[in-house]
Amino acid sequence: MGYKEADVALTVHDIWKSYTERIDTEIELSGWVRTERTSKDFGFIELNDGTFFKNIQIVYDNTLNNFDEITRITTGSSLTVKGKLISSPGDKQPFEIKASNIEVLGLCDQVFPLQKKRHSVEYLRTIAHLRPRTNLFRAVFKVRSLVAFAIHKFFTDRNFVYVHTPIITGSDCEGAGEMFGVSTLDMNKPPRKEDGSLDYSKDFFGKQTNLTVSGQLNVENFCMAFRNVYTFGPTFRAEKSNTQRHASEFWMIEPEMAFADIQDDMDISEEMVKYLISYVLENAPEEMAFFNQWVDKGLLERLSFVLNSDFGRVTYTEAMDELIRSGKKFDYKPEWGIDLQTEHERYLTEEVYKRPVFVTDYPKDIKAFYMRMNEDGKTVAAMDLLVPGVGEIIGGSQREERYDFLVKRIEEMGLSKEDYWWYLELRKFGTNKHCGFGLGFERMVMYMTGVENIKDVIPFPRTPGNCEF
RNA sequence: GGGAGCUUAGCUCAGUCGGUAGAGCAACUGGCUGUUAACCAGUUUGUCGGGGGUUCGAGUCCCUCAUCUCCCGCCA
Repeated sequence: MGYKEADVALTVHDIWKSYTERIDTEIELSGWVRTERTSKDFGFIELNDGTFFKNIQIVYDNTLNNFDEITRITTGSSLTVKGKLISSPGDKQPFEIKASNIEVLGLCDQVFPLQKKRHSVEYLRTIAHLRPRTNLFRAVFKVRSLVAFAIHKFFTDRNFVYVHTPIITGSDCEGAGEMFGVSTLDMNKPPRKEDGSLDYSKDFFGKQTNLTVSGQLNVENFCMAFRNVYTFGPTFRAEKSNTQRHASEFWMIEPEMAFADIQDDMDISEEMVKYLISYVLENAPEEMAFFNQWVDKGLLERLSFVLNSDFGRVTYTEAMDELIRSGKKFDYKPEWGIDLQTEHERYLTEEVYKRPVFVTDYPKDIKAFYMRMNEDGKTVAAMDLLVPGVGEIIGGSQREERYDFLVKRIEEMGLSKEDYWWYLELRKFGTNKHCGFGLGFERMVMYMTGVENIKDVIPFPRTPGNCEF
């Protein structure tokens, strides 16, 4: 290496990974007190520095010159410990540190809201600045980080190019939902046109702009240059959705592949989901064991079943037949032409297939304009991936690559083809069959951790009426 | 946007028929020579979400507002 490696201090992670070689050696360690237990002449502290899921037990006794101070240490305080790493007589840990010196760096105030007991996730949301210090949230956000890395690794290993599509968009009609406006106009006295409407020509970009709801239209342009591409970034939806699986700001992965059809789209989706699961199982076994014990007892069994089975694949028409045949009472009566309701999706993925299932070839009227018209003229080459517990985790399609068909769909849906001039040009300059999908990043993290509310897999969640922190 | 439910100590909750509030944990004090959400004893802690009403009397019944949670719609 042509550069000097940074000289960093020993961490809890280092020690857990190499304690067998460090037995009876002197070490120094800094971290936060997770819990402590004291007796008259000795005590125990469980210390964690955030680098590993497990704690390290510190044993101390009244030979410390500041013994009285240490017995009064509170959960959450920060310390530097010097001492010898020894094998532990206790059952719960293979080793511990016999402290020769403990320095209190920052005492934790008595009103510290995190106690050594279970808190409700609802309460922890009100202290989002402190909740990453809990076992649950440390596990969640470690897994979130690993999934993000695994996504990049999956696509990079397959020679996909990562494209940063814009966050601010000038098209106000992407069709994927309500958008957040981006403006520097003075909201108290905005410029108006003669008819009284807002004059966006005076705004920062000289036109109305919004936060993106999808990078797809942009990334398709790069797809025509690099063949296989993907975006991975924040996405914004201004819908007042009030559910456990919607957020106003979330992250989305949108791959796009040229010279590929909807079957290829499903194949790569399935491969990716399985890759992400296996990557996390391999790289965060402590965290996954924690989820399996405290969050969802069936998690590990379910995930390993998913790894070893093929996802279901069914057309919308077949799925409707299945729902009608079931004779089950639904609030929304299944009928060809209506969109699949949540209760229908749950029935299919949780009761019929009991595993992830692709539903394909939806009626054209309930899907976006850019999806490819099938030969029947009634359905489009769309695919949704439904998973038990979370619902729709992926939505994708083969794109309409035929210029005339695309223009016709834009007009049928009452959109303006002038707004899509650059998107339409792709169909003139070397068009080809291509496809892609959007993976809800948080929904993937929910599926892999068993955590049921999207607010608990986002560091500082933004939802209607809530932008605290 | 539609619907349901919740709100009592720092946290998790109980509170019967309407009679002025309780437990566990935390914190604090003391005890304890190997703990594992340590244990034992003691002490402290309340605008019962806000406002209004019924009543001799409201945590409890009614109205209203707010927060949060869940379900549906929108979607990822």
